[in-house]
Amino acid sequence: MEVARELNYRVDKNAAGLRSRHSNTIALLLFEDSSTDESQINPFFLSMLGSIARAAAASDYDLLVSFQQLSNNWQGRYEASNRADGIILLGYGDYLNYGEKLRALDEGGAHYMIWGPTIEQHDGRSLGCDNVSGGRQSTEHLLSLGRKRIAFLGDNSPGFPEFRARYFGYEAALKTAGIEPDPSLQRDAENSENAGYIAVQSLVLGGADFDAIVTCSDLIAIGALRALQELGKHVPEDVSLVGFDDIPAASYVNPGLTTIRQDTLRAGAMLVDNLIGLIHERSVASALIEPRLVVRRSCGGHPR
Amino acid sequence: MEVARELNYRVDKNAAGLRSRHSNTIALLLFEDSSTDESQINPFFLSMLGSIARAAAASDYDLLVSFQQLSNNWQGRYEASNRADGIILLGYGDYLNYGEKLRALDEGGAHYMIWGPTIEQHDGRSLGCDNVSGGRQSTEHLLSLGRKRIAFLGDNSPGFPEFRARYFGYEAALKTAGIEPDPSLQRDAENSENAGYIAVQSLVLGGADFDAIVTCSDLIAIGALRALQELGKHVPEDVSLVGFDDIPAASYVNPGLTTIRQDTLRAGAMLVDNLIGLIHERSVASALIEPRLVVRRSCGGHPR
DNA sequence: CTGAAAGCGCTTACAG
DNA sequence: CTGAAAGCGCTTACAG
Repeated sequence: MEVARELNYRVDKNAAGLRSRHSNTIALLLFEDSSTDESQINPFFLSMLGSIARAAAASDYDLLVSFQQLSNNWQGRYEASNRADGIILLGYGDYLNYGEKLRALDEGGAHYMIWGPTIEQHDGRSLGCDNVSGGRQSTEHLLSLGRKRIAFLGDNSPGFPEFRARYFGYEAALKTAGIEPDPSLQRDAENSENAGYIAVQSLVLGGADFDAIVTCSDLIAIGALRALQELGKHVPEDVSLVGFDDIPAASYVNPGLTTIRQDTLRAGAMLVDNLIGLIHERSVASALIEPRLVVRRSCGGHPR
Repeated sequence: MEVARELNYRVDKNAAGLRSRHSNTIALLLFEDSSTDESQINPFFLSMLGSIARAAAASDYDLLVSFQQLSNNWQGRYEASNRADGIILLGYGDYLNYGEKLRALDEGGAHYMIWGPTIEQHDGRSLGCDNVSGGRQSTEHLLSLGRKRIAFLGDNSPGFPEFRARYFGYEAALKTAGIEPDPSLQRDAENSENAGYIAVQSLVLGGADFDAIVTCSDLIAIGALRALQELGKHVPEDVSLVGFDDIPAASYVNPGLTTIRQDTLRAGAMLVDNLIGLIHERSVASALIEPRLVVRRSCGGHPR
């Protein structure tokens, strides 16, 4: 050992991996919407990246990071070639497209964890925040402030199960309050400022009557805020606004954005822990992480 | 080839790496200031991470990402163990501490690129933005708006060569305008909102007379902005403010932050290209990337 | 140009 | 419990 230290000996990773059949490496695949421009990575996933990197390091795993298009052919690239022992999939995007890819991973016997939607057939291999609860919390907050005509921005189609679950929470909160959801107050929006901006324009220019907006992400909310302000609507006086995620930008905009905070630190740690469990063939359960309301100034009523 | 395709054959990375003595992998080490809290990663480096990931993928290299403390023992972990063919080092932090680490890398024959300061002894292995030019540009912008008493926030000691270079640019611009830099208008600040906040408090509470501030980063500027506003100073009416980096938050704060934009897309691509050059024993030159002024509302004079 | 052999540096399974 | 041997799956250098 002393001599080894003197000679600065290091175990050759390739040789060790070849013999022992594992690499002690996790591959993190980030899927970007093809719509977003190159330089802009979703800040929420960036925050997840940080906590995943920390969690992997804590478990002595190396982390391979790669940005992908969902359409790319990435299924075999990592585990089949023994580059990584397991894969973490991060990204919105149409989950219907995932089906085929996940089947390919399954067939290859790959170990993987998906962040986001709870997928029935992939029990234990998905982890997400409780989106229904998040949608309910933001809606209840607006209701508690006396708002009644609450719009919803986010694509609630089956291809976007996370946004859809948030919509279900919104719907449930309204119904509990005796309010029937009004479809004319819903607008599809993907996760971008621009989508939020356009959705609000469509709402206002379409003559919709609303006093609050629940959004599916802070990015959408920030775009919505900009549109509202340009159209002469005051936030929160005329319209209350709630985001989702609590990305750093949420606290920088004016007024500060009330939002639903996702615990990325916990999420990253659980993704890594569960994946390592799967790698070691332990049985692992899917789980939901509870998000929580963070009150700033965009809804009024509460001081910062 | 057909059979291989049918059987979904993949080359085993470990075996290939063992035999051919290279891994086609780059390790990206991000150094965090011990001072910043866990969850908050410098947004500028996060943006670099994105462009490095893209550039590595474009050159068919895998990217290993790791967050480190500068004090950790990371020198041998990557290249000596054949995990990676080369290393990219990203981070502020006291570069005086780097010396020893870099020597260890050199002794091990490692290939590496450092982002940031130009280090004489490591020609070709460092790449940075032209910080002197950046500091000069922001100061000249303020001078052109009629500002005369321009404060400077950022640690300008030798341990922080990037901030120091920005200070030199500030100094040069002032002298060219016939103004002698006033040391009582300079405050050390590390790269954080909190440091900017405290520095402005110290300036104002110390009775300093200033009508503009040049900062070494957007994070510092955002903290400074908050302090100014809390102390009843209007930006830009009473005090003009310039940031550095152009992180996403710069456009979210109110007023939008005029800043010096670093071209992270180009920087990431050049870091990767130069590193691959070093790996292939090609000779590579150090370079400076020219930053450019982005005008928003925090200096006044110019409309958004 | 083609094809078989050597060997990269480990870890594990096995013989003593 | 200890120590020597086998072999992981490639790529390269070499023989034909």
